[in-house]
Amino acid sequence: MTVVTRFAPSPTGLLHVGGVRTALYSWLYARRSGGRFVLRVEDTDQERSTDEAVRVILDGMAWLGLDADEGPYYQSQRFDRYRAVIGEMLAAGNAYHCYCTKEELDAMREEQLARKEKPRYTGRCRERQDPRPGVAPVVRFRNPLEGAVVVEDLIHGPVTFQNSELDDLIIARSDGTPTYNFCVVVDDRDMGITHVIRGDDHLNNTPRQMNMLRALGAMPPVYAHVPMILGPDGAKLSKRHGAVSVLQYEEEGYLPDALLNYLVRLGWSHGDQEVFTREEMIAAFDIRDVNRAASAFNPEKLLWLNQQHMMRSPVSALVPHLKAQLHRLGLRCDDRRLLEGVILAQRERAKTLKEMAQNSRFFFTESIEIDPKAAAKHLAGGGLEMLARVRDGLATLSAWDAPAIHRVLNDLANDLGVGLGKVAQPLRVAVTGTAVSPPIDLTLELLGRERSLARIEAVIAR
RNA sequence: GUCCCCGUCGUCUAGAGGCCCAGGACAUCGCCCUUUCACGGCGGUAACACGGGUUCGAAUCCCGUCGGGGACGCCA
Repeated sequence: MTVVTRFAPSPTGLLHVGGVRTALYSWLYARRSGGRFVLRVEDTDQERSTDEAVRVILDGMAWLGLDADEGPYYQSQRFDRYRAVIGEMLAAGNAYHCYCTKEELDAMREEQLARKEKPRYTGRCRERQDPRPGVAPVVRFRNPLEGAVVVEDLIHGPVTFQNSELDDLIIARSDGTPTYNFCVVVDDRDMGITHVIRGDDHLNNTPRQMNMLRALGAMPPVYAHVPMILGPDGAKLSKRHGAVSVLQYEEEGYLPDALLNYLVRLGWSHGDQEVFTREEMIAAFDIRDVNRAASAFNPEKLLWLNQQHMMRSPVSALVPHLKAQLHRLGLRCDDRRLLEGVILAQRERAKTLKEMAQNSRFFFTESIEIDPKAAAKHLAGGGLEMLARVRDGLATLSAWDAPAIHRVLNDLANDLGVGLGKVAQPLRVAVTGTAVSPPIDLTLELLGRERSLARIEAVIAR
C-alpha cells in the first residue's frame, strides 16, 4: 500500500513553527516510505480565512522546500461534494436534522456546566420526525451511543474513548455549509490518506472522525498525534516567541535546512546526531520515535544549527543568500569571487546570514566609519606610527595575497620585537573600521591592494 | 467541572528492569589554540516531579498524588 500523508492547515493565521513541524513530519514520512504528500487548505470558515494567509502558507512551504505531490486542494471548492455526502448520510440515517436554536443550546450548556457535567448535545432531535417551523436546521452526525473507540496512535499507543463521552456533532451549519470535522473525514477518505500526522490538539477529535469514517463505510487511516511546541519560557507559543510566520526566519538570515533540522530534532532524535542534511533526515526519520511530551522552542540552538549549516554548505549555495541580505542593507555586489571569499572568511563568525552581511559591510562600501572606541584603543599611542610602517611595507608588495601580506606583517613584528597583535590591530581598524574582522591578511587580500592602501592613507591623514 | 494527553540537566534529548551514583547536544563556567572575533579542542556545574507498591534489582512496570497541556463551538 502506498503511503499518503497530508498537511492540512487552515488559512486563518500565520504558518508558524508548530505547523511547520507537523508539515515536516508528514513530508518526511511520505518521502521516507516513497509515498505521496498532499497539501490541503482547510478554508471552510469563510469568515476567518484570508487569501493573504493562503499565500503565506504556500510561500512558506516553498521556501522550506516541502514540496507537495498533490494539491493544494481547497475545501472551499469542494462544497458540492460535502453536500452530496451529507445527503447520503441523511438518507442512510447516519445523520439527522436538528432544530435546536443557538439560544437553547447555550442554555443547555450552562445547565450542564452548573451540574459539573461535560457540556454536550443531549440528542433531543435525534428521533424528531417533523421540521420545526421558522428554524433552519443544522445536520448532526448520529454518533454511536455505546461502546468505545480505540485510536491506535503511532506516537501515543492505544487511546480509548467511550462513545458515551461523545455527542452528536454538527456536520452542516444551518446555512448548509459543512463543518471542519466532517470535511476532514470526507477529504481524508476521498484523497486516500493513509497516515494522518497532526497536532496533539486533534487527538480528541479523532474518535468522532473515526466514527464518521466507519459510518461512511471507510477504514480509518493510521493516526500520529505530535505534541505541541511551547515558547522558550515553557508557556504556550505566542507572538512574543516563534509564533511568527516562517518567512520571518528567511528575513532574519536563517537557512531553510537549518530550521528544518532544528524542528526535526525537537521531539525526535537519532542517536547522538545533531546536524542532519535533508537526505539524512529522510533516511533516519521514523514517526514512531517521536516523543510524547511537548517541547520548548530554543532560539539559541536554532542559531547554533544555522551556523553549522552555513559552515557545511557549499559556498556557492550561500551566495544568493548573502546578496539578498546585503540588498536589505542597501548594498549590492555582483563580484562572485569577492562574495565567495567573504562567505568563506565570515561564516564561522556569524550565526545568521543577516549577521554575516552586517559584519561584512566594509567589504562592500567605501564609506566606512571608524568606530571611536576601536580608534582610541588601537590608533592612539603609537598606533598611527605603526600604521605608517605597515603601509610602507605593504606598498612594496608586488603580489597582493594573504601569504605575502602575512609575511610583511610578521617580519615587521619581529623587527620591532612586538606581538603580531600590535601590528595587526591598528591595520584592522584602519581598513575595516572595527577591532573585529576575519584574519587581517585574508581581509586585506579580499579588499584588494588599492582599497586597502587607500583606507590606510585616509586614516593616517585624518 | 468532565474526558483525553503529558512529566529525565535551564532547554532539546538518550534510556524499552541490572550496561546508569544516568549518556549526548545547546546554553553556561574554566582551560587550550590564537593577530581581533570566531571556529575548533579539552574539562566542569547541572536532571530521573513526589509518594507508595511489584522485584534480588526500577529512570524504566503498576497505583496514587501533584503539576502542566488539550478538548468539550452552527472555529479549525
